[in-house]
Amino acid sequence: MSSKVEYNSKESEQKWYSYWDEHNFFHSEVDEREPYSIVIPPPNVTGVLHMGHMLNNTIQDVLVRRARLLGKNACWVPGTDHASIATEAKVVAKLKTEGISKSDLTRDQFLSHAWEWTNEYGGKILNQLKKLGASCDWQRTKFTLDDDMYESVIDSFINLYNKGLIYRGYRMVNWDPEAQTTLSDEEVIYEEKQGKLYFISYPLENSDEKLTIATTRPETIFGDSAICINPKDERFTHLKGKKAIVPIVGRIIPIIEDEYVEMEFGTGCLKVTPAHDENDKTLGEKHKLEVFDIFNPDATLNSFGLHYEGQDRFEARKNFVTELEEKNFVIKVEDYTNKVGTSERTKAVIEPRLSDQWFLKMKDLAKPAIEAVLKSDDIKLHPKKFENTYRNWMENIRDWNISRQLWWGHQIPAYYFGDGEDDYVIAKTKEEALVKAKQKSEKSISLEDLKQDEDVLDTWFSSWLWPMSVFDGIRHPENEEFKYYYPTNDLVTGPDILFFWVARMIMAGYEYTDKKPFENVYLTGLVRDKKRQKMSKSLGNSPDALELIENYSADGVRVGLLLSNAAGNDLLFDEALCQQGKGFSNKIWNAYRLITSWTVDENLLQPESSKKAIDWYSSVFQEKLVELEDHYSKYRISDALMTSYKLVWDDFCSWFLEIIKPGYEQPIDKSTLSAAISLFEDNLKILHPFMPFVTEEIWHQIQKRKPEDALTVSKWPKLHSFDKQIISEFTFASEVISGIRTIRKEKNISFKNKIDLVVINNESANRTMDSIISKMGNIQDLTYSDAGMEGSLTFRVKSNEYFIPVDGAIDVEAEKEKLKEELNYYKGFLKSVEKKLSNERFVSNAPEKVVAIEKQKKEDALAQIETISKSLENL
RNA sequence: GGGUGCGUAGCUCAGUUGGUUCAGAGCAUCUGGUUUACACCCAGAAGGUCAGGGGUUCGAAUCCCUUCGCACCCA
Repeated sequence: MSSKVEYNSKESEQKWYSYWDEHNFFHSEVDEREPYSIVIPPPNVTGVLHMGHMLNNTIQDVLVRRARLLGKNACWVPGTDHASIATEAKVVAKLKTEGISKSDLTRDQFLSHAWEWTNEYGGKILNQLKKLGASCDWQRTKFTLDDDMYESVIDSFINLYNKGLIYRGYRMVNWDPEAQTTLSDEEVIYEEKQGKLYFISYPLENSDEKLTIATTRPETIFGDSAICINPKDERFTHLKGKKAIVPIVGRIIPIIEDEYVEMEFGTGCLKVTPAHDENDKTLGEKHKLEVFDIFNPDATLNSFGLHYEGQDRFEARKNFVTELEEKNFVIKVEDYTNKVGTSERTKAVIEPRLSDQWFLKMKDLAKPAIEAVLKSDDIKLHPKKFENTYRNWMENIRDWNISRQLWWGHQIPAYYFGDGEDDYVIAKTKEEALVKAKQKSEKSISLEDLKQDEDVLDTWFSSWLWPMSVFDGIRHPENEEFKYYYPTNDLVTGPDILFFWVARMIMAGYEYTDKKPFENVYLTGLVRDKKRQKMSKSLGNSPDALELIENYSADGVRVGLLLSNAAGNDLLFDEALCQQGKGFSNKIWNAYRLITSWTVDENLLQPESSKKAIDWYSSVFQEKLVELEDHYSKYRISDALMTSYKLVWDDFCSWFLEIIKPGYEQPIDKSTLSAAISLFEDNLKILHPFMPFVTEEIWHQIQKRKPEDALTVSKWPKLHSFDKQIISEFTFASEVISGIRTIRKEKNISFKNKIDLVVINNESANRTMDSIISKMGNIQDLTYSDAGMEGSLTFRVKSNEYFIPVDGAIDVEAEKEKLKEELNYYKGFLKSVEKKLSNERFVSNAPEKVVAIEKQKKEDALAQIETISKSLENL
């Protein structure tokens, strides 16, 4: 035999991935078969594979490979997104190390650096996915900045603008001063931070009186335009209509009244800074206050900050407080914990800022998306529990700020031709814009007068089109591919981007096609370490994905990741699971080695035990196939894996192979071997989605096969009716064998010594499994009898009694003890059943079936008590 | 502050609309075993007042209330 003791994963992973690739098995074209399509959640183009990707793509691969085996036209579209902020930040950082500042570059110069970077690192992650075994259709690989994808995004912007869904607004946005761009609400992470609450005294105009306000951000005092009190607050009625003087600044500001002010919080006097707080802005508009924007884009103070101009906000806060203290404006300072918004990407503290931004109206877009997930069940979330989270967000949806003050991305197709608020047009090209601008302004304008919006669109504004745009469905909705592959079937992603991405894709899908973009959404858990911390590069707790594959093989890592991952539950990652996965592939490998090590004797008759074992395993396999079907239909991938794992390891290896295994260096009969191989091949098929490499390797070692007969494109085993009787007979027999083993262990009877077995068949059990009992129990003579035997060890399965005659003395007392214990158990059990049955309310209220079961239990218990008592007497 | 989910064996989790022989699995643990495919193995055992309390019911891990603890989402 050429097969090695240990399976060489590295060799076969490389070999089979190229083989599949070479024969184009993963490529899909429109044909008459039923399509099965998945679009990959596009990772960041310059990203590297991490645990989350591995989990999520393993699940997708399992689904796709199974669909392929089921004979569907499986199409898994891979690709990457441009990750505007993340990539731009990386490029800026890289340029910095070269002594280049972004502000020194033109847009085009910067973009060529960004493309250089993208071309260098781009797609790396896709190659890493190949190592994992991902069966993507690589010929369809997409990137959100590909020309066709770019055009789709621009077309969609124009389309939505023309529908009146996109508008320009002067709004309070989340400003990331480090990246110098706005962020959507979803990109802001609120963190609890220890801060201080400063109580500051404001003098009143023409009076010696003072009032006190409380603020966490004293540096915004430069932007104060009013003091607000609650009209119901009797402490301050005398302040009505008066004016206060802003400390240091000297600005005279009105004291206004509004019920918005909480009387209990702070001092009951609120300073109003409309440019730097959302609520203050609302107050400002209501009371027509002046707006003083005191910050530069990098969150340093501008000229409103007086002698603090140019200082960073936090530095200015410190210095300004010192000055206020020196000049006796500070009453007291308290410790205060508040939630501070920080940027998901740069971790910088978010600065609320007023600026012109593009917004997408969400309310109407949300309607069909709510309907589809929560009412019609057109789209199903797995697990279902995420529906509540989804509802919560969708029903309180706010308009989406889609502009980003960045260069890397899809530049907004707005062209300005003047300084007025409304002096712009939306157009696909500058030339088109010129025509529109002339019309709108009714003036003569030249191309040079037009200036395109500097900003790009939020990355999610391109990925929300992904299931459509990868099939060119935005630009050419009538194309064959789009009509065939869309709607896609399943989407697999993490719950952390349920709103960022999933919900928005659903909205886009209905808006553009009136159809769902996918039918099922499988939300995986987040991968955490053993301490329940989320795995991330910054924490340094994430193992290197490729190193894991190196150590445990791709199959091992896939199995390891799936093993303990119920849908939606976080996965506590432990390398030991990969070890378990590797162990499993080794087990399969050795089962293969065993089978192929046997030599056939053509004249040998098939032993009865082998025949029974084949019948039994064929039935068990069918039973498990039904179970698998059920697990898959509910997206319980880890359960499907566990079912397969136990079927192959326990039923096939530990039972079936042990039963049919010929004696040492003995040959096997032909029909048993060929049945064993065929059953083994069925095993390989159901294992293939989980462990594509080792199964394909063995598949080809079993016999030489043509490319079109490769496992990856073979057929999933067919469901057919099966013999349930034989399964329960086998289960009974296995309990008998287990009883024999227990006796052997207790009494130190080596397995090599043959023993006799005598049965009192009180159960009238079928004797068809006797050959298996004899073989697995290493029984010399198996005989039936009506009476017990003296000088025997005994055990019982249901009410059947088994005797193993042994030489020498039997510890009668110990045997008695054992029987008494059993007797007590059944007596107690009988008592509880009788109690139930004597309860009239139970008998009259419980369903007939349940009562019948209880009666049956009583009968069984009585029978047990009788046989045990008899045995006791015999002793 | 508002919302959602969770708490079952040492660990990670199943447990379908309340009802079959005193709650299951995998891993870990313990005991025994190896010249016979695999010690990445085989056979077996132990381990749980289903977070605490109360209620509904003939019957509750499952439904309701409440307390405690944890996680996530939103503001």
